Amino acid sequence: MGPDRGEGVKSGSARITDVASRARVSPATVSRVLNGSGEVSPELARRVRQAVEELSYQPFGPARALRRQTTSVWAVIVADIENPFFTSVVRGIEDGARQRGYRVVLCNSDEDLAKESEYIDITIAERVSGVVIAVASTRQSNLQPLIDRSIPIVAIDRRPVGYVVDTVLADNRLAARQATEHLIEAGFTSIGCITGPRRLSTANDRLAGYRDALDSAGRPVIDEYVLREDFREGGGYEAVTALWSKKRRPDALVVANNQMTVGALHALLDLGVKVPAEVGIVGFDDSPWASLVRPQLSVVAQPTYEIGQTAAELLSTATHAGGPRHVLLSPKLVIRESSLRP
Amino acid sequence: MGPDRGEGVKSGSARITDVASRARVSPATVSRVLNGSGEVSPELARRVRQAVEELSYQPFGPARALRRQTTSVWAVIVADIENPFFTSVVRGIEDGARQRGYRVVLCNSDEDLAKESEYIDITIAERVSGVVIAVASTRQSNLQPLIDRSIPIVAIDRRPVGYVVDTVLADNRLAARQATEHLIEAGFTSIGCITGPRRLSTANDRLAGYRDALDSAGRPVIDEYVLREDFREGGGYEAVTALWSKKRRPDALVVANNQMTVGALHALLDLGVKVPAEVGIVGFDDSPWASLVRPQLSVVAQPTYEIGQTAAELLSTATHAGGPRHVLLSPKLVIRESSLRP
DNA sequence: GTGAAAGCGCTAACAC
DNA sequence: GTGTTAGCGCTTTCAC
Repeated sequence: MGPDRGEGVKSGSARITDVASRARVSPATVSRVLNGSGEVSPELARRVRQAVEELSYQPFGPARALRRQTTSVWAVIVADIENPFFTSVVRGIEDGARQRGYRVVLCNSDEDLAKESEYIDITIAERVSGVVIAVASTRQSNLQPLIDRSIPIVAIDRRPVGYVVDTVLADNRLAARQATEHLIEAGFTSIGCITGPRRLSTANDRLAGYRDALDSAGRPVIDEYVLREDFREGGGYEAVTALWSKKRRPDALVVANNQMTVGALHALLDLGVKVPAEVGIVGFDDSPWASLVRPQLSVVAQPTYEIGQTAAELLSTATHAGGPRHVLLSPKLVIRESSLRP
Repeated sequence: MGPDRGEGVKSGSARITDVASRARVSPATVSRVLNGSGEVSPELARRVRQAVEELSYQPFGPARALRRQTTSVWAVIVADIENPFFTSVVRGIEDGARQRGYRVVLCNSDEDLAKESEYIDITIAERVSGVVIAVASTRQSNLQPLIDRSIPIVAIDRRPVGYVVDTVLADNRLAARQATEHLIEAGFTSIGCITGPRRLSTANDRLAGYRDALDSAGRPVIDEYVLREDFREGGGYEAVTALWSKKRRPDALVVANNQMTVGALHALLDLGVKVPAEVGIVGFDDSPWASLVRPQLSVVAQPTYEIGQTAAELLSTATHAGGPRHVLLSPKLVIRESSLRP
């Protein structure tokens, strides 16, 4: 009798040779049928498909990757998987990838350069055929290992400095400018800005847009009204607390990140500062609850899903010819109550 | 000269034989050093490590997986990556996995049985060594392919029916019961429940808990106050709209899902129904903005991160001996304003 | 303690 | 059209 290798039994995993012998063909023919490479007679193809079915055969990924020296997998490395901005972008990437026959594995660098670097190594070791990345740091993230190995890269949300890579992001500078101009038009006179750390282009671009608006309006930028904190809820809380610990305070704020906006609102609530009566607010990124808070929150929305889709498109058409492509998508100002003087 | 195979150059990828020849040892020795298998003399080990460094060598994952017939990767299949509940759970799994030397790849089934099945197939093809899954359907999700291949499974949040697998979830029945009892104590007299589709144990368990509370209090369950909708924002909106299209309306609601809660609040806003004066609300899952909305939202919070960590622990200690392990974690009622009679 | 050699499952080059 | 065969990069006997 000998050991049962699992013919007809659903346990264990069939190999291509099992399928071949059951279909009375060679492994090569099985491979041809499964991959649509080369012509195979209908009869043999039928037998192969039947055997595949009967054995519930699935090609063994690693063996295939070893032979082909590549995979149809993309890695998506995001800085914070708990940030709804990124999860929405990921949805866009995912849908774009599926349409093009790629699978996506998602990695969370947690805004940590070490973790990021680890994931980049894994990405290389696994021979993924492309990487979409929101870098942990505009200047310090190390993309060189990917570039050395010619793995196509699309950077999203944050612009890596010193690398020639495709990028897809919202026009952050314009977004912050629009937010600030709106507050100026609404009649606020001393507008502050809470932005993120210097290591993130997003934070810097938004700060620049804020300055643009003040400059154009002939308003001075008051340094003590410009704060940098972590792009986290706590950062927004800290910033407002610091601002209100002083005598001179702004009468409006541009908060350059969604999670910071939540923190800022909490701090204002705790301090008993009325929005928008005492301070006007424009936040970043729209969310389902923005119109549920009181006052309803005005925001600059980014086209998250579209950023993801565009990234997928760029990655699928990556080439070494031509310069890098930079896509800048338009933000949208959503005016609600928090930015309107009563 | 011949073609440069990349000695010292950072392009291309070095193989184990490159490292071996540079270190003047055999591939076997390199492998032993890298994997800590077998004893290697300090001198050779040093040479190997130096060569690895110089060539920035990284073992090729697929080759290793082919040889070993397994990987140190877990797949996490969640039903909705845009739901903060799941992303928070994922963080817990991820941290637990890293501590134990596993990597995690995240897949989003999008509440879709076909996508889920596709990801399960991939999971098998890639020989991941474990799966954490929030099934798309309690009864219809097909875990058999994983079980046939003896791949350890931990189900989270939703209990698959008909499979012997470890599970980790919040005590949903108790959670809903607590929410309902709280509303009863707060003086509400006709309490409705908006829950999810029958295919999700989570929806059914929460409905059961709601009924438990009414039964214990000697209150009748009014069928027309019990609605099932999709566990999405739109579902909550629809449910409230339907409820308020009738003459007889509840004076309080238990909304059995976070996203539905947002939708329900929007609908009440649109209808001009005052919370909690006209209707009391308890939602599910806490969130950073719950205390920012007006009135502040009362919720039953689930220990999300802990669910993830526990799942990682179970997966890492999975064994075929002993029955399945079922971990039920305690929910926590967070009382704010939306559930208190004015 | 170290190296030689076989072989994991698959695909592609080549022979028929 | 189809089969035979070599070999992808690694780990693991086995022999020394």
